[in-house]
Amino acid sequence: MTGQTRLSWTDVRDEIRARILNRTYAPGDKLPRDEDIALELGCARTTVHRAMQELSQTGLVERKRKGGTQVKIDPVTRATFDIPITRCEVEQRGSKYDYQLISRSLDDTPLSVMARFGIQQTVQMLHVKALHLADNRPYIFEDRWVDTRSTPDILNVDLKVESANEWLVRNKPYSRVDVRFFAMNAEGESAEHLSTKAGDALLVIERTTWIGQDPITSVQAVAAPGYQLSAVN
Amino acid sequence: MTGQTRLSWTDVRDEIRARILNRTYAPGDKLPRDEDIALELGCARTTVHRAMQELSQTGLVERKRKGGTQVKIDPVTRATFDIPITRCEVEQRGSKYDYQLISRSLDDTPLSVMARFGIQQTVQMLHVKALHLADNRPYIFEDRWVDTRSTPDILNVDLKVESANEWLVRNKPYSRVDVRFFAMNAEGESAEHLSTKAGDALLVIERTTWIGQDPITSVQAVAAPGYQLSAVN
DNA sequence: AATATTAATATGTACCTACTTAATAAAGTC
DNA sequence: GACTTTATTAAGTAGGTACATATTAATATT
Repeated sequence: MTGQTRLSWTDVRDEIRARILNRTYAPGDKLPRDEDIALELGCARTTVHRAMQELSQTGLVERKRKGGTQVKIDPVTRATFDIPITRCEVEQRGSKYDYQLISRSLDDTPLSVMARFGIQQTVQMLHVKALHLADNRPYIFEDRWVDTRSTPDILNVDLKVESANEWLVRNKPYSRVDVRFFAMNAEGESAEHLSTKAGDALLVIERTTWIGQDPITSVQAVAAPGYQLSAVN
Repeated sequence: MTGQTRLSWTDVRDEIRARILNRTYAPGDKLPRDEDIALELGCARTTVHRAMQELSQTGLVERKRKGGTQVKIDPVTRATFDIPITRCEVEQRGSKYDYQLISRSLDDTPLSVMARFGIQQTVQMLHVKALHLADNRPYIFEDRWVDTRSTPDILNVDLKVESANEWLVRNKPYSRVDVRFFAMNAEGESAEHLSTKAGDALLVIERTTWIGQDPITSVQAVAAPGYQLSAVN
C-alpha cells in the first residue's frame, strides 16, 4: 500500500525525471501543460511548477512562456564539484593536515596572471607559495596572487601560521569566481615541492575571485600525482 | 525612486546573499527567522523560504527545522561543469567536427573497469576506442566500455558513423552517473592518437553510468594537450 | 499581401492559509 | 537526579487565488 500522503514537489520532480529517463517524454518532446500534469498526478499546479523549476535549472528541460515545456534535445551531463578549504578536505579523508609557507613577496603580476584577472596593467600583488600536506606527504602546492588593493589586510596575516587559502575563504567574501581544471607536467618548483619527478602529469585547479569588479586572488592549486576530483552525488 | 514592483524571491535571494558576502550575516551566524526577514523586507514568508531553498542548495547556508538558518562556517566553492556531447562542444567553438572509430571489440573487462562499475566478476563488454577531432586536429580520445547486457542495441549501431558518445546520450537514459577528473601522462595509444609526444600531461574526464543497479557505460575521455575545463557561470 | 492590433494561452510569481515535521525546551514522573 | 512526556518553535510543504509576462495566433487595418 503506497497510498500514502499527497505528492510533494520533489515527488513530482522525480516522477517527471523518471519519465524523461525512460523516454515517456523523449528528448525534443513537448511535455503536457503544468496544469494537465497536475491534474493527472492529482496535485496543484504550483507543485508541478516547483518541480519544473528544478528540472529546468538542472538542464533537463527547457521552459518558455506560452511555449510550454520541452525535453532538452542534447542533454548535457552536469557535474557539480565542491572545492573545500584544503585543510577540511584533508581532515575529511582522515589524514593529518600540515601546512608550509614556501615564499611570500610583493611582485609585479606577470601577463598570465593579468589575463586571469582580466586587467591591463601590471600591478604589484602579494605572491604566495605554499604547500599543503596530508599525513606528512605533499598534497597540494599552491601558487597564489593576492591583490593588496582589494585585500590590504592580508599583509598583516602571519602566513606561516594560517594559510592564505583559509584566511581568504573565511575573511574575504567574493562576488564572482572562475574555476578551471587542466593538466600540466611537473617541472622545477612543482616537482620539487610535490616530491615527484619532473614530467609527471599533475591536475591543476585554478581559481580566480573578484569582489565586484576588483580582483581578490588567483590561485593555481597543483595536486600531487594520483589526485582525483570527483563530482558530488 | 526604486519604488518599483514588489520583491520577487530572486530579489530576496540576492539581498540575503549580499548580506552574507558583506558580513552582515557572518560565517557561523544565525539568521533571523524567515518570518522576521519577510517582515523586514516586506514580503511573504513563502518568498523568503524560496530564496532560502536556493541558498541552502548552493551551500551558502544550512537550515534546520526549529534550529533556524545558519551561514555555513567553512563555505565551499561549488563549481558546476557542463559536459556536453563532444560534437556539440566542438561545434560550439566554431570548429569543424570529425569523428573516427579506432577499434571495436568484445573484450573481458579488466579490473580497473570492474572497479569503476563496482562489479565483482569479469564480463564481456563492448570495448570501443574512438577519436574526436576539431578542425582536423585530435581533440578527445575516448576509451569506452559498454555493458551489452543493459544495452544490447549498441551492437546494431554502426559506430563508424555515429559515435557511441552520441548514440548513448541520445538513446540510453541513465539514473546515476559518476564523473571524475584527473591528469595522466600521454603514453602509447593516447599519445599516438592525440598526435602528441609521450609524457605530455593530459586531462582525463572519466564518466561511468548506471541504470538502476545495472552498468551502462564507462568512458575515459582523454583531452588533447592544452584542454581546459571551465565552470559555468 | 504586409503590417499593426488584439486576444488567447502557458508559464512566472506573490501571497495567504492550513497543515506537517523535526528539533528543542519545559514540565512532569519515577 | 535521570528519565519520559508534552508543548513549543521554525522550517517544510500543499493548495488556492490573483495577477504578471511573454509568446503565439487570430483578427483587423492599411
